[in-house]
Parts: sequence; C-alpha cells; structure tokens
Amino acid sequence: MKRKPSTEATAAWIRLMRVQSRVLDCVEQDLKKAGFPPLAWYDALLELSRAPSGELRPVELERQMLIPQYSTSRLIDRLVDEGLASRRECKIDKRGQFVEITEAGRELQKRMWGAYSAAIEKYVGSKLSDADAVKLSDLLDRLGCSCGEMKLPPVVNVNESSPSR
Amino acid sequence: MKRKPSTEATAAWIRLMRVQSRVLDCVEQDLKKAGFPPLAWYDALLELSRAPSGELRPVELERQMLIPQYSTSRLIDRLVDEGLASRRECKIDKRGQFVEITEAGRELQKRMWGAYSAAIEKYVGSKLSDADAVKLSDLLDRLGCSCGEMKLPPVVNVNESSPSR
DNA sequence: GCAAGATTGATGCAGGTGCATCGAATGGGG
DNA sequence: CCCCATTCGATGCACCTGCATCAATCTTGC
Repeated sequence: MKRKPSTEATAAWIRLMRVQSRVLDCVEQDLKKAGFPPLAWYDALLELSRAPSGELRPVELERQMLIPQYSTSRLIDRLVDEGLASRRECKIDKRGQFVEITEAGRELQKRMWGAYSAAIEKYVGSKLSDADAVKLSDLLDRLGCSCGEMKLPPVVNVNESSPSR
Repeated sequence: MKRKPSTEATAAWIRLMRVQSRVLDCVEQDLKKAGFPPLAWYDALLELSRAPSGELRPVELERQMLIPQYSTSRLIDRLVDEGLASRRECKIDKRGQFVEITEAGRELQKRMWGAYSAAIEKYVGSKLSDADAVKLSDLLDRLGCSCGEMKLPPVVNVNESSPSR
C-alpha cells in the first residue's frame, strides 16, 4: 500500500484546494462588503425557509448542512440573537426543540440571495460555459460521493436560492 | 447587472464548496490520526525546504502560501516553538528576518509526505483517471486565475512533495 | 417496569483566525 | 539631510471552531 498519487492527481488536488479557497474568499468578501452576514447564515436560513412550516429540529439542520452538532447549536444561538429565528420547544420529544425562521429571517435570506447569486455569476458563471459547468460538477461528484459517506443531493431547486457549503 | 447564474453554474459552485470541504476534511483527519500537525505546517515546511538555503523571508512565505500576514507570523511562531524552524535576523534589512528550516523540520516534512501522498491517492487519485484529473485541473484553473489577481504556479515539481492550499 | 445505552442539545476550554493597529526600519522626494 | 509614505513583522481583541463532556430525555431489552 501507500501507492503514490500520480502527478495529475496531485495537481488536481492542489487546484481544488487553492481555487475553492480563493473563490469562496471572493464570494464571502462580496457578501461582507454588501453588509451581509457569513454564508453559513444564509445556508441555515435557506434550509429553514424550505422546511414545511419554516421550522426544523437542530439535528435536521445539522444533517442538511454537514456541520458538527456544536456548530449548529451556536449558529442557531446567533440567528436567534439577531431575531432571524426562534426556538420553540418540541412537545413530543422534550430533549429536542424546533427552530423556526422569522419574517426577518425570510426577508434577509431573500436579500442575501441577490448578492449571493450575483457573486456566483461573477466568480463562477461568467468563467465557464454551462457545458463546462456540468463537466466540472460531474468530475467533482466523483470525488465527493463516498469520501465521507453519503452522497450529495441530486441538485437542489435553484430558483430563488441555493445552498453553498 | 446582477444577472443570475445559470443552474449549471450554481450546481458547480455547490459541488466545489461541498466536495472540497469534504475531501480536505478527510485528508486532514488522516494526517491527524497519523499524529501529524495540520496541512498548513506541511506547506510552510515544504516551501522552506525548497528555498535555496532552506530559508525565506516571512513575506515570501506569505506570498507562496497565499495566507494573510498575521497568519504567517503566528504559523512561524508555532514552527519555531516546535523546533521545526528558527528565526534569523536579516542583516541587510533590519525590519525583516529570515526563517530557516531545521533538520527536524526537514525530517517532519518528509515523513508527512508519506501520509499526505497516501491520502491524496486515497481521496483523489483513486477516484479519477489521470485524464480526468487533467480535465478537472483545467476547469478549476479557469475559475482560479483572476478571481483574486495572479495566477497559480504552472504545476510544481511533484516528486517528493507537493503544496496543498 | 426498569436499568443500560443511545440521542438531543448546550457549554467550558484551548486554540486558531480576522481585523485593526502598532513600532521599527527603509526609501524616495524635496 | 530630513520628512513622509511605505514595508515588515508582531500583537491585543473579539469571535469562531474543535474537542470533550454534561444533563436531560428517550428507547431498548430483559
């Protein structure tokens, strides 16, 4: 074992790391300059707004966003502090709770999508033909599905929004 | 302005974010489980070991690694604390200094490459043919070069090592 | 019905990161 | 020669993250 990776694979690895971090940086900077909170907030608000009645168990949110439990817990704290969501107790399981998005939360999510989608277009869309974007997605999918465990969702509804991380 | 990105571009963006973070996580975990420090340390040690006499100005390291100045400063602190590098004053510019890799540093870099290259093979190399790896690199390059400013190095010597971020 | 174990969510602590700013030293223009 | 803008590197502060662990509750097997 311990076979060496080919130079091609290594080059792809380097690209993946560098390009992702640069593109993400650019997008986050654009959002920040427009006065918006970090992307993680957007993702959470989006998941909540998509949920049946605008509410989710923290544990669901955690699974959607692929972030650790404590991270979810504190993210919710911040959303609640800012009045973007509220906690509600769960009657059927007293350990748990529900997190519900507020009107302010829904509104922020929509406003962020304006800046966010513009950034995606600026840093990704405008650099790649649609056909190339598909090729890129396919190649990336081959890496992603199975490194951890489960596979990525097929490709979300992308009309008024889109998750990032 | 504010043209919307195509669904293809958006899907590629999502993949890029999710796959990168998952693959990086896997690699970092493997390194950690093998008892090694984070990848950033490897990158710094590699840059130092490649430098003409095993030493660089912090500002050079910063440019190579594309990380902020304060981050470089503190990374060097940690390397020095662990005896992997040492600071040396710069006679010709008394503001500056040189950072020199130690024997222990060179040795750690080599040992890390064993685990690191195995992880690259496991999470990237084994998932992609060389031809696909090249395609992926090309597509990523189109995103990366120009989002920030300068372009990536053509593709480093990959015999005994390779930078990551 | 109950004890053992699993699940949900919060939190103390150590450490890492971004931001702003600082002091020292350099270099360029008048 | 001197002043001022610039560069180099460090650091205080706030915040964020990962890790370990906790208390509360639920579930399972007996």
